Amino acid sequence: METSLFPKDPFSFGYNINRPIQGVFHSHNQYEVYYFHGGKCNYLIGDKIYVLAPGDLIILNGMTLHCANVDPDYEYRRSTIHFDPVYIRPFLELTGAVNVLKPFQDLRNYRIQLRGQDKEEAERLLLNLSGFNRRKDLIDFNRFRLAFVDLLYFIYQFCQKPLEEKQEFPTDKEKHVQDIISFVESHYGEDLHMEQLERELHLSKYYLSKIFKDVTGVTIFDYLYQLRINQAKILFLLYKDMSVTEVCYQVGFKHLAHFSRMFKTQVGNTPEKFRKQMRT
DNA sequence: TGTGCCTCTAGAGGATCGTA
DNA sequence: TACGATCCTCTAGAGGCACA
Repeated sequence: METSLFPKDPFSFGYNINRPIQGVFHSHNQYEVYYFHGGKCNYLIGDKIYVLAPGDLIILNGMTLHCANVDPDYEYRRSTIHFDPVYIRPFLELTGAVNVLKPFQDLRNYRIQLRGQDKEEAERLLLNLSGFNRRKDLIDFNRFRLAFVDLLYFIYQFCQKPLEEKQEFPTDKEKHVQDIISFVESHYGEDLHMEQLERELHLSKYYLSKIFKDVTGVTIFDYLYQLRINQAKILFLLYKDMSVTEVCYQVGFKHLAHFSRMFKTQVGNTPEKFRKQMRT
Protein backbone atom coordinates (compact mmCIF):
# COMPACT_ATOMS: atom_id res chain seq x y z
CA MET A 1 0.00 0.00 0.00
CA GLU A 2 1.31 3.38 -0.91
CA THR A 3 -0.30 6.76 -1.07
CA SER A 4 1.16 10.01 -2.16
CA LEU A 5 -0.08 13.57 -2.19
CA PHE A 6 2.46 15.02 -4.53
CA PRO A 7 4.64 12.53 -6.35
CA LYS A 8 7.64 14.74 -5.98
CA ASP A 9 8.27 18.27 -4.65
CA PRO A 10 7.17 20.55 -3.10
CA PHE A 11 5.55 18.15 -0.68
CA SER A 12 5.20 14.41 -0.65
CA PHE A 13 3.56 12.13 1.83
CA GLY A 14 3.86 8.37 1.82
CA TYR A 15 2.77 5.44 3.97
CA ASN A 16 4.55 2.24 3.00
CA ILE A 17 4.43 -1.41 3.95
CA ASN A 18 7.42 -3.51 2.90
CA ARG A 19 8.47 -1.02 0.25
CA PRO A 20 11.88 0.03 1.57
CA ILE A 21 14.58 1.63 -0.52
CA GLN A 22 17.09 -0.64 1.05
CA GLY A 23 20.76 0.04 1.38
CA VAL A 24 20.78 3.02 -0.97
CA PHE A 25 22.28 6.17 0.46
CA HIS A 26 20.63 9.25 -0.92
CA SER A 27 20.22 12.95 -0.20
CA HIS A 28 17.84 15.69 -1.32
CA ASN A 29 17.35 19.37 -0.69
CA GLN A 30 14.06 18.86 1.11
CA TYR A 31 13.47 18.38 4.80
CA GLU A 32 12.05 15.02 5.83
CA VAL A 33 9.87 13.67 8.64
CA TYR A 34 10.15 9.90 9.02
CA TYR A 35 7.92 7.91 11.38
CA PHE A 36 8.56 4.23 12.11
CA HIS A 37 5.36 2.22 12.72
CA GLY A 38 6.85 -1.26 12.85
CA GLY A 39 9.28 -3.85 11.51
CA LYS A 40 13.02 -4.19 11.96
CA CYS A 41 15.14 -1.37 10.67
CA ASN A 42 18.44 0.44 11.22
CA TYR A 43 18.37 4.00 9.97
CA LEU A 44 21.74 5.32 8.80
CA ILE A 45 22.24 9.09 8.74
CA GLY A 46 25.71 10.27 7.88
CA ASP A 47 27.95 8.34 10.25
CA LYS A 48 25.18 7.61 12.79
CA ILE A 49 23.12 4.41 13.05
CA TYR A 50 19.72 4.45 14.78
CA VAL A 51 18.20 1.08 15.74
CA LEU A 52 14.53 1.92 15.35
CA ALA A 53 11.59 0.95 17.57
CA PRO A 54 7.90 1.59 16.82
CA GLY A 55 7.11 5.20 17.73
CA ASP A 56 10.49 6.56 16.67
CA LEU A 57 10.23 9.77 14.67
CA ILE A 58 13.24 11.13 12.81
CA ILE A 59 13.61 14.64 11.45
CA LEU A 60 16.13 15.03 8.66
CA ASN A 61 17.78 17.87 6.87
CA GLY A 62 17.82 15.93 3.61
CA MET A 63 21.26 17.15 2.56
CA THR A 64 22.93 14.57 4.82
CA LEU A 65 23.27 11.19 3.12
CA HIS A 66 20.84 8.69 4.65
CA CYS A 67 19.23 5.32 4.06
CA ALA A 68 16.98 2.76 5.75
CA ASN A 69 18.48 -0.67 6.20
CA VAL A 70 15.47 -2.98 6.58
CA ASP A 71 15.21 -6.64 7.60
CA PRO A 72 12.94 -8.11 4.86
CA ASP A 73 11.81 -10.92 7.20
CA TYR A 74 9.69 -8.45 9.17
CA GLU A 75 6.77 -6.36 7.93
CA TYR A 76 8.18 -2.85 7.51
CA ARG A 77 5.76 0.04 7.99
CA ARG A 78 6.67 3.70 7.93
CA SER A 79 5.36 7.15 7.02
CA THR A 80 7.51 9.78 5.37
CA ILE A 81 6.92 13.38 4.47
CA HIS A 82 9.35 15.30 2.28
CA PHE A 83 8.82 19.04 2.10
CA ASP A 84 10.38 22.20 0.81
CA PRO A 85 11.05 24.58 3.74
CA VAL A 86 10.12 27.53 1.52
CA TYR A 87 6.63 26.13 1.55
CA ILE A 88 6.25 26.55 5.32
CA ARG A 89 7.64 30.09 5.49
CA PRO A 90 4.22 31.88 5.26
CA PHE A 91 3.21 30.16 8.50
CA LEU A 92 6.36 31.42 10.24
CA GLU A 93 5.47 35.03 9.46
CA LEU A 94 2.22 34.94 11.46
CA THR A 95 2.17 36.97 14.68
CA GLY A 96 3.47 34.89 17.56
CA ALA A 97 4.51 32.03 15.29
CA VAL A 98 7.30 29.70 16.43
CA ASN A 99 10.09 28.82 14.02
CA VAL A 100 9.11 25.17 13.65
CA LEU A 101 11.87 24.71 11.05
CA LYS A 102 14.56 25.42 13.67
CA PRO A 103 14.98 21.74 14.63
CA PHE A 104 15.70 20.94 10.95
CA GLN A 105 18.06 23.89 10.61
CA ASP A 106 19.98 23.58 13.88
CA LEU A 107 19.71 19.92 14.91
CA ARG A 108 19.71 18.84 11.24
CA ASN A 109 19.09 15.16 12.03
CA TYR A 110 17.42 14.06 15.26
CA ARG A 111 15.48 11.08 16.59
CA ILE A 112 12.48 11.49 18.91
CA GLN A 113 11.38 8.34 20.75
CA LEU A 114 7.59 8.68 21.17
CA ARG A 115 5.82 6.35 23.57
CA GLY A 116 2.38 6.08 25.19
CA GLN A 117 0.10 9.08 24.63
CA ASP A 118 2.74 10.95 22.59
CA LYS A 119 2.96 8.00 20.18
CA GLU A 120 -0.81 7.89 19.88
CA GLU A 121 -0.97 11.62 19.16
CA ALA A 122 1.73 11.37 16.47
CA GLU A 123 -0.17 8.55 14.77
CA ARG A 124 -3.41 10.53 14.96
CA LEU A 125 -1.72 13.51 13.29
CA LEU A 126 -0.32 11.27 10.54
CA LEU A 127 -3.74 9.74 10.05
CA ASN A 128 -5.18 13.24 9.59
CA LEU A 129 -2.55 14.00 6.97
CA SER A 130 -3.33 10.76 5.20
CA GLY A 131 -7.01 11.76 5.13
CA PHE A 132 -6.24 15.04 3.38
CA ASN A 133 -3.83 13.31 1.04
CA ARG A 134 -6.27 13.21 -1.81
CA ARG A 135 -5.29 16.36 -3.63
CA LYS A 136 -8.65 16.81 -5.31
CA ASP A 137 -8.91 20.53 -4.75
CA LEU A 138 -7.40 23.51 -2.96
CA ILE A 139 -9.44 22.81 0.18
CA ASP A 140 -7.81 19.41 0.75
CA PHE A 141 -4.48 20.83 -0.25
CA ASN A 142 -4.63 23.65 2.31
CA ARG A 143 -6.06 21.41 5.04
CA PHE A 144 -3.06 19.13 4.43
CA ARG A 145 -0.73 22.11 4.82
CA LEU A 146 -2.38 23.20 8.08
CA ALA A 147 -2.35 19.65 9.47
CA PHE A 148 1.32 19.38 8.57
CA VAL A 149 2.14 22.64 10.37
CA ASP A 150 0.34 21.17 13.41
CA LEU A 151 2.62 18.12 13.17
CA LEU A 152 5.67 20.43 13.01
CA TYR A 153 4.53 22.16 16.23
CA PHE A 154 4.09 18.73 17.82
CA ILE A 155 7.64 17.82 16.80
CA TYR A 156 9.02 21.17 17.94
CA GLN A 157 7.99 20.63 21.55
CA PHE A 158 10.22 17.55 21.72
CA CYS A 159 13.14 19.49 20.23
CA GLN A 160 13.16 22.43 22.65
CA LYS A 161 15.53 20.80 25.14
CA PRO A 162 18.08 19.56 22.57
CA LEU A 163 17.93 22.96 20.87
CA GLU A 164 18.82 24.67 24.16
CA GLU A 165 21.60 22.17 24.85
CA LYS A 166 22.89 22.22 21.32
CA GLN A 167 26.45 23.34 20.90
CA GLU A 168 27.62 25.25 17.87
CA PHE A 169 28.44 23.35 14.66
CA PRO A 170 31.26 20.87 15.30
CA THR A 171 33.49 22.42 12.69
CA ASP A 172 33.83 25.80 10.99
CA LYS A 173 33.49 24.00 7.67
CA GLU A 174 29.93 22.86 8.45
CA LYS A 175 29.10 26.28 9.85
CA HIS A 176 30.25 27.88 6.57
CA VAL A 177 28.11 25.45 4.54
CA GLN A 178 25.07 26.25 6.70
CA ASP A 179 25.76 29.97 6.09
CA ILE A 180 25.87 29.34 2.33
CA ILE A 181 22.55 27.43 2.46
CA SER A 182 20.91 30.18 4.53
CA PHE A 183 22.15 32.88 2.15
CA VAL A 184 21.02 30.97 -0.95
CA GLU A 185 17.59 30.25 0.59
CA SER A 186 17.10 33.95 1.34
CA HIS A 187 18.35 35.22 -2.03
CA TYR A 188 17.47 32.48 -4.54
CA GLY A 189 15.08 34.85 -6.35
CA GLU A 190 17.89 37.31 -7.05
CA ASP A 191 20.80 37.29 -9.48
CA LEU A 192 23.32 35.27 -7.44
CA HIS A 193 27.08 35.19 -8.07
CA MET A 194 29.95 33.52 -6.30
CA GLU A 195 31.42 37.00 -5.68
CA GLN A 196 28.35 37.86 -3.57
CA LEU A 197 28.91 34.80 -1.41
CA GLU A 198 32.59 35.68 -1.21
CA ARG A 199 31.78 39.19 0.06
CA GLU A 200 28.98 38.02 2.36
CA LEU A 201 30.86 35.17 4.04
CA HIS A 202 34.39 36.64 3.86
CA LEU A 203 35.83 33.45 2.33
CA SER A 204 37.20 32.88 -1.16
CA LYS A 205 34.79 31.57 -3.78
CA TYR A 206 37.19 28.72 -4.52
CA TYR A 207 37.07 27.55 -0.94
CA LEU A 208 33.28 28.02 -0.62
CA SER A 209 32.48 25.86 -3.64
CA LYS A 210 34.92 23.22 -2.49
CA ILE A 211 33.56 22.82 1.07
CA PHE A 212 29.95 22.96 -0.12
CA LYS A 213 30.54 20.05 -2.45
CA ASP A 214 32.47 18.19 0.28
CA VAL A 215 29.66 18.46 2.84
CA THR A 216 26.53 18.20 0.69
CA GLY A 217 27.65 16.20 -2.35
CA VAL A 218 26.17 18.77 -4.74
CA THR A 219 27.45 22.08 -6.09
CA ILE A 220 26.16 25.45 -4.87
CA PHE A 221 24.49 26.09 -8.23
CA ASP A 222 22.93 22.61 -8.34
CA TYR A 223 21.39 23.41 -4.98
CA LEU A 224 20.29 26.87 -6.10
CA TYR A 225 18.60 25.53 -9.24
CA GLN A 226 16.80 22.77 -7.32
CA LEU A 227 15.49 25.44 -4.97
CA ARG A 228 14.30 27.62 -7.85
CA ILE A 229 12.60 24.75 -9.71
CA ASN A 230 10.84 23.64 -6.50
CA GLN A 231 9.57 27.18 -6.00
CA ALA A 232 8.42 27.33 -9.65
CA LYS A 233 6.39 24.16 -9.12
CA ILE A 234 4.76 25.70 -6.05
CA LEU A 235 3.86 28.83 -8.03
CA PHE A 236 2.35 26.74 -10.86
CA LEU A 237 0.34 24.84 -8.29
CA LEU A 238 -0.96 27.83 -6.34
CA TYR A 239 -1.33 30.43 -9.12
CA LYS A 240 -2.76 28.57 -12.07
CA ASP A 241 -3.06 31.73 -14.19
CA MET A 242 0.63 32.68 -13.90
CA SER A 243 2.48 32.33 -17.21
CA VAL A 244 5.71 30.35 -17.57
CA THR A 245 7.54 33.62 -18.20
CA GLU A 246 6.24 35.22 -14.99
CA VAL A 247 7.19 32.17 -12.91
CA CYS A 248 10.59 32.07 -14.60
CA TYR A 249 11.47 35.62 -13.49
CA GLN A 250 9.75 35.24 -10.13
CA VAL A 251 12.04 32.38 -9.04
CA GLY A 252 15.23 34.11 -10.14
CA PHE A 253 15.94 32.86 -13.66
CA LYS A 254 16.93 35.61 -16.08
CA HIS A 255 16.35 33.65 -19.26
CA LEU A 256 13.34 31.64 -20.26
CA ALA A 257 15.48 29.28 -22.30
CA HIS A 258 17.60 28.39 -19.30
CA PHE A 259 14.55 28.01 -17.03
CA SER A 260 12.83 25.74 -19.54
CA ARG A 261 15.89 23.55 -19.91
CA MET A 262 16.55 23.27 -16.16
CA PHE A 263 12.88 22.55 -15.47
CA LYS A 264 12.75 19.76 -18.04
CA THR A 265 15.98 18.25 -16.71
CA GLN A 266 14.74 18.14 -13.11
CA VAL A 267 11.01 17.49 -13.53
CA GLY A 268 10.97 15.51 -16.79
CA ASN A 269 8.40 17.81 -18.41
CA THR A 270 8.56 21.29 -19.91
CA PRO A 271 7.19 24.11 -17.69
CA GLU A 272 4.23 24.58 -20.01
CA LYS A 273 3.25 20.90 -19.90
CA PHE A 274 3.61 20.90 -16.11
CA ARG A 275 1.44 24.05 -15.88
CA LYS A 276 -1.26 22.47 -18.05
CA GLN A 277 -1.26 19.36 -15.81
CA MET A 278 -1.82 21.61 -12.79
CA ARG A 279 -4.73 23.39 -14.52
CA THR A 280 -6.61 20.17 -15.32
C1' DT B 1 42.32 25.14 6.95
C1' DG B 2 42.33 28.50 3.51
C1' DT B 3 44.03 30.61 -0.94
C1' DG B 4 45.53 31.03 -5.80
C1' DC B 5 45.88 29.51 -10.41
C1' DC B 6 44.79 26.78 -14.41
C1' DT B 7 41.82 23.82 -17.28
C1' DC B 8 37.63 22.20 -18.87
C1' DT B 9 32.79 21.66 -18.56
C1' DA B 10 28.25 23.21 -17.96
C1' DG B 11 25.49 27.27 -17.63
C1' DA B 12 24.11 31.91 -19.66
C1' DG B 13 22.42 34.37 -23.26
C1' DG B 14 21.27 35.35 -28.10
C1' DA B 15 19.13 33.68 -32.32
C1' DT B 16 15.80 31.09 -34.41
C1' DC B 17 11.98 27.98 -34.94
C1' DG B 18 7.30 26.09 -33.79
C1' DT B 19 2.69 26.63 -32.34
C1' DA B 20 -1.65 28.42 -30.75
C1' DT C 1 1.87 38.04 -32.99
C1' DA C 2 3.15 36.41 -28.57
C1' DC C 3 4.80 32.82 -26.01
C1' DG C 4 7.54 28.88 -25.28
C1' DA C 5 11.11 25.45 -26.88
C1' DT C 6 15.46 24.35 -29.00
C1' DC C 7 20.01 25.18 -30.92
C1' DC C 8 24.52 27.16 -30.74
C1' DT C 9 28.40 29.89 -28.95
C1' DC C 10 30.92 32.07 -25.32
C1' DT C 11 32.19 32.53 -20.66
C1' DA C 12 31.61 31.83 -15.63
C1' DG C 13 32.28 28.57 -12.32
C1' DA C 14 33.65 23.77 -10.65
C1' DG C 15 37.33 20.87 -9.78
C1' DG C 16 42.19 19.59 -9.40
C1' DC C 17 46.55 20.68 -7.72
C1' DA C 18 50.11 23.19 -5.30
C1' DC C 19 51.35 25.87 -1.52
C1' DA C 20 51.36 28.71 2.89
